[in-house]
Amino acid sequence: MTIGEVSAKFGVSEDTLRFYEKAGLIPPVPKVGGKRDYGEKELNGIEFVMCMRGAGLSIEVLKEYIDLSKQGDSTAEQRRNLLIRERDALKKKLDDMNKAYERLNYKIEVYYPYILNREKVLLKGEK
Amino acid sequence: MTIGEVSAKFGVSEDTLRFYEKAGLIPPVPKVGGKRDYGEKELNGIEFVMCMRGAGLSIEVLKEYIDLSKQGDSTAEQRRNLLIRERDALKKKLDDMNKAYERLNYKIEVYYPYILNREKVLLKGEK
DNA sequence: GCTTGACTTGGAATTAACTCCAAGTGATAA
DNA sequence: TTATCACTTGGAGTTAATTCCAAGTCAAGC
Repeated sequence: MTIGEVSAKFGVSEDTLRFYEKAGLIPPVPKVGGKRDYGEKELNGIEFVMCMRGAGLSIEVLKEYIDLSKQGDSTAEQRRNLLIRERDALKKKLDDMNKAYERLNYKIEVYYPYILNREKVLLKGEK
Repeated sequence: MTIGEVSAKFGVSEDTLRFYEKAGLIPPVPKVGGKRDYGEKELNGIEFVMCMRGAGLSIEVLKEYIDLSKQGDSTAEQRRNLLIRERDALKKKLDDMNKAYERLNYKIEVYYPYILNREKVLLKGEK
């Protein structure tokens, strides 16, 4: 799979894919005729990275996790602890975002309908 | 209330509070003897801004919303539409983040316990 | 009146995460 | 074999959101 195809598949720029590779978030992609040729392993890696980036995990943390993975089973507990930290931070963010979401919904569904209706009534000259 | 107290109350730096004010996210805070003196109106504004910033709304969007608010009821519908856009984007992000959250949880609760247990068994020399 | 220390200002510097660029290479089509 | 065109590289530039800084001001305690 070429970088262009991967870019389209995941909705991420080619520059970003090369950037992730250089940063060590994806193992070096094998080249065929000087061009990157993404295989299943690479695609799985990218999918994981994209998912975690979408959740707000930093590149630095992902790099740390991937470096530990490369060192084999002996780092499993360290990796698990890292994931626990990130999960807990994510949970907090989710809670905050849910609060904001509810608040936006209230404004959209209750506050503004009230304001807009009041306006309409006023325009019609009703009491 | 002084800027130091507000900073402590909301867990945000004084620099950021002045930055938000300069950016127009908070109405100009009245000064007493040259120092900012935050009242209820300002605190409410800050609370709203902090909540929305925590949900990922950009300063630019918040500024747009606040500028519309200043123009009075005639912009109510525009403001509602803006909030709908932001809410929908937020919803999408929440869905993505929930997926990542579940994935982290699986690794923490299922995958790593399996790996770690296997390790223990191997160390004990058991089958 | 003097010192202390928190506060003020405008503007420069930092940070993370891309995003863009110029110059060069390799494979395919005419 | 020459043109095309997607691809390559390392490095510079951009963006949003702070964060830091230097120089100056003000109020309170001694």
